[in-house]
Amino acid sequence: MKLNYHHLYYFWQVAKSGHLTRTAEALHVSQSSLSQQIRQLEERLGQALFIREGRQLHLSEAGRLAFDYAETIFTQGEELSALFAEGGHAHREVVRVGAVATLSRNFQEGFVRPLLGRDDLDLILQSGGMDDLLRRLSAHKLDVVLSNQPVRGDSEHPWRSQRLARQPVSLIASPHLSPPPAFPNGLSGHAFILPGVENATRHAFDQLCSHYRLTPKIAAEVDDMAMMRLLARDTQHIAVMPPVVVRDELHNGTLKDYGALPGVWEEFYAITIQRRFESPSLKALLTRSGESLLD
Amino acid sequence: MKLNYHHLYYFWQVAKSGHLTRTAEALHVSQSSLSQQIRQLEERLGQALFIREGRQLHLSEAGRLAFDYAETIFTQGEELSALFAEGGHAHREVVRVGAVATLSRNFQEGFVRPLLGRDDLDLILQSGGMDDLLRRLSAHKLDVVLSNQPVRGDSEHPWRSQRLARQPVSLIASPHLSPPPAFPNGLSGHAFILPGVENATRHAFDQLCSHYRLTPKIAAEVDDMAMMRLLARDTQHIAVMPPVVVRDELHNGTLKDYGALPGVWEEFYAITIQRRFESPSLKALLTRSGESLLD
DNA sequence: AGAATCGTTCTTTAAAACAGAACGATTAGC
DNA sequence: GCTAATCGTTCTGTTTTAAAGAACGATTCT
Repeated sequence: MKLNYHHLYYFWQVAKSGHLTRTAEALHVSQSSLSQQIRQLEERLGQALFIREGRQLHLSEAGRLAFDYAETIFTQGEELSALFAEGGHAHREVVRVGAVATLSRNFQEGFVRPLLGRDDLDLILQSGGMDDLLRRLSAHKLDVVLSNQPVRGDSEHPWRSQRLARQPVSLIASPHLSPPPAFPNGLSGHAFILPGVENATRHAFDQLCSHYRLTPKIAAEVDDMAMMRLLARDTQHIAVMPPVVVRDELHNGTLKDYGALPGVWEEFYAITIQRRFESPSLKALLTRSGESLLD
Repeated sequence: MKLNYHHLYYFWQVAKSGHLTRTAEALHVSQSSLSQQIRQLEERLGQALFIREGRQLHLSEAGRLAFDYAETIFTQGEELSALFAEGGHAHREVVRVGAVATLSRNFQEGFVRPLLGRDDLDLILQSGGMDDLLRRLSAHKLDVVLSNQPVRGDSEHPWRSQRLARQPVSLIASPHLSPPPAFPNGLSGHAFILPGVENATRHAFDQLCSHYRLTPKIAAEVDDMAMMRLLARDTQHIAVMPPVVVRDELHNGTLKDYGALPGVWEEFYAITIQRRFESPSLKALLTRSGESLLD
């Protein structure tokens, strides 16, 4: 007892216009044919989709429900159809990467780097909030989502979180600080720029402080790594962040790395949907060793 | 030249399993039938969906693309089918309302009030960010979105913004302020709690200040109306907000209304998608006069 | 009242989906 | 390295399904 999509299509078309005869003309079929197949759909679903009032058709509540589904179904179908209609040429390989907007740009770039040189594929790189990206992943609008924390999948959302790399987290600040900060002692008088509380790195940092019975002064909490970089550069506070984010500044002496924090890591995850046919290029990206992502 | 959804369905099933013979058995059709119809789909689309290597089928790049679309299409279809399969009973009317999370709760309640008493329909009330809500509206997961600003629709997103109501915006603060604030003169020494800059009300307020050459001191910028209410109650600053939000506090004397601001309005919009069949209950909601929403 | 419009139903005809057999290619077993 | 088994494709005839046309009933307009 499967759903007949052609019947549903006719129903959708009639529901859109509201008129059976006009729709029949537009579709180049007889009204009788339309009428019968819609009736078959109703029998299949066990409920009336239209309420017949005189010679008018009104959507029933069940019909409204079905119409909503039909709308997304056939909108997708038309999109697909259009895609193949325009591009008579062979389709190029596409890899669509979503990245949490707060993620290090350096890392994102490192991840997609192997694809940049290739002119036989299209790379689509989108950033956004976690919810948004996961939704797009579920809707197959993305192939992979990069995040700094794993996601637990369930039966409804069979997400797979795979750790790509992790890197140490350091105390980063102006090179002219005096006294120079050091961990765990030698932090007094300094204030911190920290990742936001929902960040896993922040959690590890708080635990470390708790272990040493430290209560650091907090100057700012920042989600965005690019933002953190700016603040580290333009204030006299100590930023807790991976050195890779400020690689350039460390190199030219604008900032200084005052040492890694033991046991604190910034981690990177690739979130994908388990599927039968992975893009070979994507698969290659995900099976690389983590080291090459961070240099 | 329309897309054949039955062909697409077969393709989807085969792509999922990767095996033609097994899929044929599972679907209770012959492998020859499957093979032929997939080939017809490929001819229709003008490209090979499978790469035949020996006696194995691998998805081509075009196939991967088509598979993504098929996935959403038939997932929706199965959902629809399941919905009708379980609920042999008649479907009840459903109205799904999305509201921008920062919107006044009183207003939201006023909007849906006519539906609350009715036990012949289900009311679904969701809140979220504007982007998120509009996406759900486009996907037909919502019937209407309530917002404090209109949205410009385009051909791709045929949104319709309809103003439901507008109400004056007042200076709200503790009743014990001295000197009592007044507009436009008599504001010195006071600080303000204002809506965020992307808010239309804030824009109007800024213009008003600019007109009177005022540069008010800003104590806080708050998006959420519920939050603003708390701040107004618990500080000595002046909040710029509609009195209706703090109706209770005004009534019991916790807060005082120091007068409406000329030409500044908080506006409420209902955003819908133009469609042939509106839910009659929703239609009734949208055609009410604005007054009844705010009392 | 009468003509036109619209949706439904019944019957016949055209189109499709389907199954089975033959075929070619690949894989696995001996 | 040969043989048997497996798998997908192609060709044939058969069955099922969709479609068209005519007759009908109901509603709307003039």
